[in-house]
Amino acid sequence: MLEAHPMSSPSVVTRIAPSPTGYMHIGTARTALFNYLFAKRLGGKFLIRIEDTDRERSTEGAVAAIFEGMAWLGLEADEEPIFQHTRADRHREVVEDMLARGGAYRCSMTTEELEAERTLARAEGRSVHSPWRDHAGTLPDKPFVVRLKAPREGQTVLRDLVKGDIVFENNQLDDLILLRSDGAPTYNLAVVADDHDMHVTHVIRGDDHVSNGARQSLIYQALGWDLPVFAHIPLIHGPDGAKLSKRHGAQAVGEFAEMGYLPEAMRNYLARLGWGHGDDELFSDQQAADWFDIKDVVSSPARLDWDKLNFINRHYIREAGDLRLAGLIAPVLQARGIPSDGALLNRLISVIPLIKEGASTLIELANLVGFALTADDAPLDPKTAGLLTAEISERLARLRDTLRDVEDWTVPTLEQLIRDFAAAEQVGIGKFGPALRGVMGKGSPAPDLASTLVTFGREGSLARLSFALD
RNA sequence: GGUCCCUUCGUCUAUCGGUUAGGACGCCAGAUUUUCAAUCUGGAGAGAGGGGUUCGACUCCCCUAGGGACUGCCA
Repeated sequence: MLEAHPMSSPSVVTRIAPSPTGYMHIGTARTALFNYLFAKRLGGKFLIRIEDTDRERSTEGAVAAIFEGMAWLGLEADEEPIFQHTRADRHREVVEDMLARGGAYRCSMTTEELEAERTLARAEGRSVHSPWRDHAGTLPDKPFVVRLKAPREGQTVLRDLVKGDIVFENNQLDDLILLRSDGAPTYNLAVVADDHDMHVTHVIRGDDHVSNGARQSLIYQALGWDLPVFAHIPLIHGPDGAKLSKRHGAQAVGEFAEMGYLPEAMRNYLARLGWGHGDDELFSDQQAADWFDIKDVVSSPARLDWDKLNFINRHYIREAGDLRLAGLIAPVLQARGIPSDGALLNRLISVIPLIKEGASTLIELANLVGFALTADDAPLDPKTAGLLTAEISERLARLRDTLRDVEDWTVPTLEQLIRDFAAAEQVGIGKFGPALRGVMGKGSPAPDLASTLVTFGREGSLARLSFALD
């Protein structure tokens, strides 16, 4: 549990409001993290709302992906999630209120009329106008939408914690649709109503929403509601600077998990992407929560850098307990056909400390552990077989004889023994080390020789030598 | 096209009118060395361009260029 900042103000409420249309984007994850950290820092609440007003596009699978992603990242909401579509009645009620106040109107433009007006407005450099805006009499018996009656003069200033004041000319903002012709609420209306009802105080979201910030401000005004504080954070781009997409390797939270990144590494990396606390690069969740401040969020978009992510992940793999790591890579190994039983886990726990320093991801860790999972009588790889010249085979046979008498089968003892053996043979370790490693690990990358021998134990090591030499 | 946002080493960033422009990742070199890594030491590497304001600009203003977002009865 993260401790609240001493200067906590219990009134702070933030939220993450993803739309379930496929998977959970890594940018959404970062936005969630910023909202989470900001709330924790100020002792406030962090909420989640699923923006599923588009019933056509929302799927259960996508909703599940969001919850899984959030859970994996360890970003727990302080209250039960809200599903926006369940609040449609309230949204309509809000629109009725706006209609009653004269802040909205019914518009019966046809698609064709709208299309024509749109091209005209574009040519004239103004927003779309509806002839129904000032329509006095009763509406014809035609389908209608409800539009916001937005001011056409003056300016709307969006006070943004990241970007400062952003000024919009009202004549550029159109009468956005609040209620569709089927009576369903639209995004901008639903967001305002829900944020208000959820008592959201700080709207921290991607800066693809800045113009929505202006539009939503107008809705707040029409409703006579207080505005939340807005903070629009820059998006995450791919390594080439373009919007992050499939071709950059990954964009869904689940993909990062599959690639073997640790959630704490993702949190650290994501926090550092667009936010900083001096020169601090590696920090704990508690430190992030203690330090996080929107004023330190940068205003330019950041690019995803796999090298740095790998570096940070390597750090956290080193920090992670061996038991936990064994549990995490067991399924990976299992998917490769290696039975995940107690024996495997035990073997993993003894091998992981030997090789974990070299792994940037859990996948790499699983690869590095491979040498220890081969059978004593597994065939030698061609490269190792090639190393076993008559001379080297004879030398390894002599080494085997020496090894037979070792009682203290530990790394220091074996290290010394190998050195002594090389000296006795009057050769460098390089003259037999690679072959020995190949014989032991069957060609898979293995750690230093002594550690490798310890991994297999005396019996196992001798068995492998005999298998190769006899 | 229009509106809005952004621009410091390759990348993430520090600086918030006066610094030899700092750190991290990556890169290069050296050390280590029984593979691959890892590790240690050292090094190269930046204020998009042009105008202002100022005693003094990376920092403030304007223009240009480049990048991005929005411009839906999607969210």
